[in-house]
Amino acid sequence: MTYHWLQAPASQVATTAQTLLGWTVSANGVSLRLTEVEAYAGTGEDPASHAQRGPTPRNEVMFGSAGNIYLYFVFGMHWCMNIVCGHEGEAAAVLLRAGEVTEGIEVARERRNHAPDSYLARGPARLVNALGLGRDANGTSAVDGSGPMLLTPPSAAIDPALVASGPRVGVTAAHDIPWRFWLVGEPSVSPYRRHTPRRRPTYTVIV
DNA sequence: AGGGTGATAAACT
DNA sequence: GTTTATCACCCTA
Repeated sequence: MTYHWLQAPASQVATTAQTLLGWTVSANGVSLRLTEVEAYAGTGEDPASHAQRGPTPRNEVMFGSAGNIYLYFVFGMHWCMNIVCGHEGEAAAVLLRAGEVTEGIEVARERRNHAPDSYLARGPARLVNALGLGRDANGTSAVDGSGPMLLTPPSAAIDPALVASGPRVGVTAAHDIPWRFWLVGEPSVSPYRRHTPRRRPTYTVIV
């Protein structure tokens, strides 16, 4: 299965991101309905994008086929997942930030150490955790059934009036670009936090 | 409700 | 050597 809208040009990734709201992702016995996403554009187009400076070993998946999964490792312990968008050779992706668990909630609770239900997939790393995904899934397809995850459409179209937007979470660059999209009123949507610059550890030499 | 902080590793300058 | 598309936990209210 291919979804033509996923292959819209990288410059339209914000629209693609909004389209993904309400879709279901299923992997390893857990399904969840996407409630919050963020768009990231390609080389030279988006200072906050991993692809801003061109291809590297980490981001090469972003330049591949739309519908593939780009997983990256952050802060030494977390995985975050994107759906690759745009034409082959362009880099654009949608970060999956939050979802509502619709199937396999017992499995998800187990994987998430029995956190409250609204926290099972609230935040990109928690979402990946709930789905039981990791390094192995990087570069696999989320649309043709050949990989561990499958993306499926909602039964009814999402009401555009329920879609809100704002600045992306945790990014230091491009605060003025409102490319975070979420469904209004969903308990699983992570609250916006301004990026707090981490005070780097300083040491005073005691004489 | 919200702010501060430690954990911990790869990518990048 | 510095930064990072985060989370859990602990603190003050």
